[in-house]
Amino acid sequence: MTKINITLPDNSVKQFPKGITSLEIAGTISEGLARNVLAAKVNNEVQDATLPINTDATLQLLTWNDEEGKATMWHSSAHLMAEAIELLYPGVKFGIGPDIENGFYYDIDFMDYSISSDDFEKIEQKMLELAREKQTFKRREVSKAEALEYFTRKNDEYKVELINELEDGHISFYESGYFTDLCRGPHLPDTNPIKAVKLLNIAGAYWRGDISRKQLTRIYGITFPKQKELNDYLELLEEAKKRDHRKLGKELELFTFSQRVGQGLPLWLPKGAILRDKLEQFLKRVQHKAGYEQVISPHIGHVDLYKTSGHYDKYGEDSFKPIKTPVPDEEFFLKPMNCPHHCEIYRSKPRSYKDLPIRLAEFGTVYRYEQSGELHGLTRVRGFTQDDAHIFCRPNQVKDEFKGVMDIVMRIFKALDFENFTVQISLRDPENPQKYLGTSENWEKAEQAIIEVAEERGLKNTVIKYGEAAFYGPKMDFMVKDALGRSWQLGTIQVDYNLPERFDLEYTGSDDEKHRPVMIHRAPFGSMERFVAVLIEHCAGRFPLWLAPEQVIILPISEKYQEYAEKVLEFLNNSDIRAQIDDRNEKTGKKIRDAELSKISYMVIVGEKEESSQTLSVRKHGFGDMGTFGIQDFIDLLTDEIDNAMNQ
RNA sequence: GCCGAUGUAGCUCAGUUGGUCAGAGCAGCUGAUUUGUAAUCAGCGGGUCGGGGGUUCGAAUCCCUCUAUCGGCUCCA
Repeated sequence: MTKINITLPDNSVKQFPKGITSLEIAGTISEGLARNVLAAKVNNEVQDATLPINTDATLQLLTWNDEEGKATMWHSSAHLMAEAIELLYPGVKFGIGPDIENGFYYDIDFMDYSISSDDFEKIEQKMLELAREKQTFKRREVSKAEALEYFTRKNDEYKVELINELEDGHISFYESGYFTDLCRGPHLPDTNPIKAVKLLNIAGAYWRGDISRKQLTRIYGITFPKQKELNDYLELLEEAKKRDHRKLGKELELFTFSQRVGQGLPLWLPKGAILRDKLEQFLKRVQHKAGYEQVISPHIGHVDLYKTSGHYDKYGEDSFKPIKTPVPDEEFFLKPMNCPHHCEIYRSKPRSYKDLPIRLAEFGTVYRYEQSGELHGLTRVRGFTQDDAHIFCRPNQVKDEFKGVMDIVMRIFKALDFENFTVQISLRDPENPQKYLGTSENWEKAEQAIIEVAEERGLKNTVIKYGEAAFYGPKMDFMVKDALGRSWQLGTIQVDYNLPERFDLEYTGSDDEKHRPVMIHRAPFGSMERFVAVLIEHCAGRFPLWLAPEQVIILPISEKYQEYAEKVLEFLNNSDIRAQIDDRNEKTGKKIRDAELSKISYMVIVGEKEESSQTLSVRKHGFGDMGTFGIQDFIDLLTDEIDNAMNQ
């Protein structure tokens, strides 16, 4: 019998007969391992554990502890769900059903069945029932003709469409139980590991992501090898919901919406306004040091301004409609971007190469008519304020300026403890050049600049996405996830050779000739609204002291100590500490409870003891009693905490 | 915009199959209490049951429509 050499992850080499499967190898190591094997990585490629190995190979057995093992299980779970659904709703048609970061989904055309989340339990039960049958996943290579025939007979035009795009000779089917699916795999040996099933939500999803095609029903679900893990996961989801900025924003009185004001138009409440104001002050200071100048521009602009910039052609139809004036045919737009205004500021006087770079910054409020279904708390709104700036520079300054902006973004993320972000380099969609403005040459220059800077800075967690660029230039976007794992773009840096051309921007070079500056659009926070939303979720409403709307609350034991409380308040206020007195006729325990629930950073309790010794009893939110402090010592403690956070 | 779900006092939620179903807790107001590290007690006020239309003797409850919110899709200058 021919032997093959299998190299295991610990670099040990073992001999096995040719044709042995990964699962059988697992069995030779331990029975427990064999039970837990979900898939195998053979020569670095994930495949079915039941596939024979015919050559010398490296082998890694994948279990629930491996990302790829989980992915395999979830992909198989999608098949299991499809099988259950096919049995419960005969005649439905299937689109695609992949595994995703947390679980899986399947897009299904339910034909005439009407289905809602009320049906989940029935499907879950069926899935568990089928899983217990230990149905094996059998892979079968099929010819294109055979594949087409099978799904044509089944009347599933979605699968037929997919198969038509595949190359003959590279098509496989997987059979499990009563269900056969077109699938590349890999899959579990059998359905046995799927012990806990939860369908999570249901939604419409356009076939192939194309709005002009039929909307299928997408069902999301997740499975686990143990019921307890499912319970833990669901608990985690519940915890995450508590951090939702929409919930905390209401509870902590940071912002609100009003149907009467309008959808997607946030109202910042006093406490939220403090938070936002502190962030703006912080960034203004950072930018001032980095050579930025603040400018201010109006909220509307003449329609010609946006025709010049290209925004009118690109978004005119999908924006708020123009504002009319008493003058016939005169129209103004609510500004969707600050850049056209800033271009005009640049044009306000002749510029010399010695002036560049010019960095114009503005907290500019813009208005965009986002689709109603897109609006989402503070993360997606119709009126928002960008921490915008436009850098006008010479071509040879682009990279240094870009790096300077990256430093500001990093500085901010660090100050706020944002560690888990990804950097997305957003380039043109090579298939759709007509979506973009400007020459291919300029685009290449701009894209090249960003890619080079990213390389030179050695950024980790960088991904390149084609088709994600703005219509006038490529971007570097800083993406952060919210409490529920949804990814949002915060900071953005964009290199733009196009607008300077459209606005005919120039500077006089040392050669006394006219030259075209390059523009960098940038917003480290992105928008104040979205940034605050993510910040709220990031710290679960427990803001760092320098941002906390309420830093201190003074709790007099009874009204006898009101006078002393007021004296303490005056000291704190004089040191720029945001403090208030809780002079309600309540017991101290109640005042403490309320202060804790409001997530106020520090509680200061004053009574007989404190007044006579001119001290304070300090309690820290989420920590508890910190003991007695002199008034000045307490102020020093807070100002140190604030200074350290802002200067780190 | 599309698919699905939801919308009851300021907040969180009860309201069985349409028939005293307009409720509770918290918040608010009034009074008592003068309080020591996560809820003192008592009383009171507060809702066109998201808006509009319809079915019915009768609608918070059933139907239609609009609107907002939630979960996705699509979009995101």
